Amino acid sequence: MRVWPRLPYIPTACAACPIRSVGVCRPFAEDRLDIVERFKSGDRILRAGAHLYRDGDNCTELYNVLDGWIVLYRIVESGRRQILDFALNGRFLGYQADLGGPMTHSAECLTDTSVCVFPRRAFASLMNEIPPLSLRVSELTSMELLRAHDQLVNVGVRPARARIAHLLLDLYHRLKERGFLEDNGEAEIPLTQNHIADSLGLTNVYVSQVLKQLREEKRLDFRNGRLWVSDYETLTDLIDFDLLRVV
Amino acid sequence: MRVWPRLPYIPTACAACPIRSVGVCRPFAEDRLDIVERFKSGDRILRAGAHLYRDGDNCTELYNVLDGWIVLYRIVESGRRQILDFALNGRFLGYQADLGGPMTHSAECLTDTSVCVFPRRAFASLMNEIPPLSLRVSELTSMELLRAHDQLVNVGVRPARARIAHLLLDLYHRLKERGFLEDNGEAEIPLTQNHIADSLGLTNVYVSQVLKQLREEKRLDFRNGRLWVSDYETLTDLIDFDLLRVV
DNA sequence: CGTATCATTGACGTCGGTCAATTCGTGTGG
DNA sequence: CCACACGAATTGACCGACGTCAATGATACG
Repeated sequence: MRVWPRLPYIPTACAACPIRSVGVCRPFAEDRLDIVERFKSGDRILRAGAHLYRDGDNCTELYNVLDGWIVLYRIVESGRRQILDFALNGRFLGYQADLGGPMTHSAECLTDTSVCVFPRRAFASLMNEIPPLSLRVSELTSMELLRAHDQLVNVGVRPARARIAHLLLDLYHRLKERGFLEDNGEAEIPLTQNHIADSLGLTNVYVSQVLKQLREEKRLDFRNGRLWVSDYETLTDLIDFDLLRVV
Repeated sequence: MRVWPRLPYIPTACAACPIRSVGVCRPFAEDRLDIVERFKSGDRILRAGAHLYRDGDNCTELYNVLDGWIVLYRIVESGRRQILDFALNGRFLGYQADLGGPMTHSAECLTDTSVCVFPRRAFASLMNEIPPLSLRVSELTSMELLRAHDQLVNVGVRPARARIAHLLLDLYHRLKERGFLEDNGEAEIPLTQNHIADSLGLTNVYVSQVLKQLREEKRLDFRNGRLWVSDYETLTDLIDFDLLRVV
């Protein structure tokens, strides 16, 4: 497992939480944060390669991603893996309709990662006590649904080139929105070609070939976990529509 | 457009609502249904082929599907269509994170359909007034998310045969759960082979060939909108895992 | 160094797409 | 009742995007 150099965010108090304005806690006003601080179980740092939870687990927690990359995936009996999404900071992980039931996918850290942990059992009642929180959860969930639909469209109807371009540009855009681009405009994306393949229903071999094409055409250059993008305008023929609706 | 013979459900009062126990209104006790009745805009019957809303619309309503089949899809610039899901009775349609924003997919009736209509603008505040309603919405949304993930896995990692078998068995199972199977155990499924193809990222031609195979092997027989299924046990090698988590 | 992971490259094979013709089924109108 | 239209399904010939297999490099780590 390659180790990515960036150090994870060090957890602090809710008042200084870096994702308060974008995460599930947005409904809590400054002077109501004590509710959250009493409720939360604490913060945690995980190393790259660690799992937050696995498909089938009876997970007892919920997670706010403070920093790091997490891959959500499922493995079918044939052994093939389908990556469902890549979670970045601000994502609320582990919520599902049946809070008592087993997880329906796995979540593995791609980088060192820090999360804020909520206890799972009490969460439904907290939602009932604090209506804006439920509202926020349903907002976030439907944003995830939108992302899932985007991915489904990508995998379902687009040829390999466009799929790859879409995935990379989506990630690029999300990092840009967060101000995570580097000074030279490149993006650090800690994925292997295998991740791209498993995300898009392709093979690593073919991904390698397509990436080489795109590189030679000077449109995208993804290598060693860094993405260089020529220009949105130049890429409009690659990506046949407007992606990038949810960050 | 082929017209499907079944007559749509005729709307009645909330107390007699056929989907109360499974839909978004589940949190409302018998004696609180007046809240919903004051809130709802009314019921509506749509003919097969009609659209509930289209991608990009600034829709002003939300819909509870009382009866009928509705296909949710998106069309990309290349002209190809990706079907996201088939909605049956009980489904709550139109909710998304940005209730003021444009719809992110289209919804077209496959059969004559009846829906219960909510006004869109006031819905967020109703959710805030009635915490269990928000909770219910987030439950339903995450069930949709689970379905989207299932579909993504299906399209991403399975060969055509298994995709088709999965889709049909999923539909079969959903109808069975609802008690919609016919006396002989067959299921009425108002899809064309084109729908199947657009749902799975295949072509109608290839779907036709695979259906023929399955028919000759006496495992599935889907023809003229009716599905006959040999037996779950016999099909376990077709469907390489446990589907059927959300109805 | 030896090992492991990741990426690259080439030869070859196939699953599923494209194109086009034909058939089938059903509803419609004379 | 037949002729026709139209969408849906079927079939066959052909093809290409993408997968499989296998060998080789590159890079990092203990």
